[in-house]
Amino acid sequence: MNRASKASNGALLMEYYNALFERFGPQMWWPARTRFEVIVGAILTQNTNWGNVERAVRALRGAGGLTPKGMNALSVEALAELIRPSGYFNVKARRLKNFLTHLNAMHGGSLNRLFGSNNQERLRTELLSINGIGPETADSILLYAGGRAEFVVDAYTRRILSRHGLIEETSTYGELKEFFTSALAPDAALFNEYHALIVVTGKEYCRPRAQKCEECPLKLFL
DNA sequence: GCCCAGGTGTTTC
DNA sequence: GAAACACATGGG
Repeated sequence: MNRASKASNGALLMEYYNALFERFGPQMWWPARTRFEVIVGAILTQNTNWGNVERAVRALRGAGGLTPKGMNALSVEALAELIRPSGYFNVKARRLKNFLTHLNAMHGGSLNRLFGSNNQERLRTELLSINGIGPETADSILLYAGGRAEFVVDAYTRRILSRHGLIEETSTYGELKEFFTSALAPDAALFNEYHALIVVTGKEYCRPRAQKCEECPLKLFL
């Protein structure tokens, strides 16, 4: 992609951002009390409605499972039972344990030590090496728990951009991310708000078979 | 009943 | 590689 289109993508993407921010205002993401709760939520929300994740998080809180030490104390079976409302509970219980096993082995169980690294690319690779943490979960953890400028791409991002003819429906995660990061300054606060605004917009106006483009704040760009 | 939800890993061509 | 499939609950 040449410099001119990068610059115009940047201008367009900031127009999108401004339109969404004007409509919805600041989203104050991630909806969680602690960094660990962000990580737990990022795993539990994989292909799952956020309301179901909240039930699971409440159950975990009641069982003292919302700290690394507290969750370490739970068996994978007990953990699965607590997070049942979030769906895929057996898979996700293993994924949470995979993260803890890594944290314990590599960082003495300390999130401060995990996030203490000043090598962001290495940190991302490290998260991706954990079974059950893919690109969206890794970027969500880096952005919303770690405050790093990693743009988060999700199903809504793909749907909205492809419906605007800006990317192919079949674009990879990396291509979608590149579309934003090659055109925008690497600003964690901007990336934080931008992804959150895309999610609220998608929920409201851009369902797979129920698009309401006429009411969408982005209709002016179609 | 059917559709949808803030994906990821494994298996199989 | 890229399809196809497994994983599962709860709201609309």
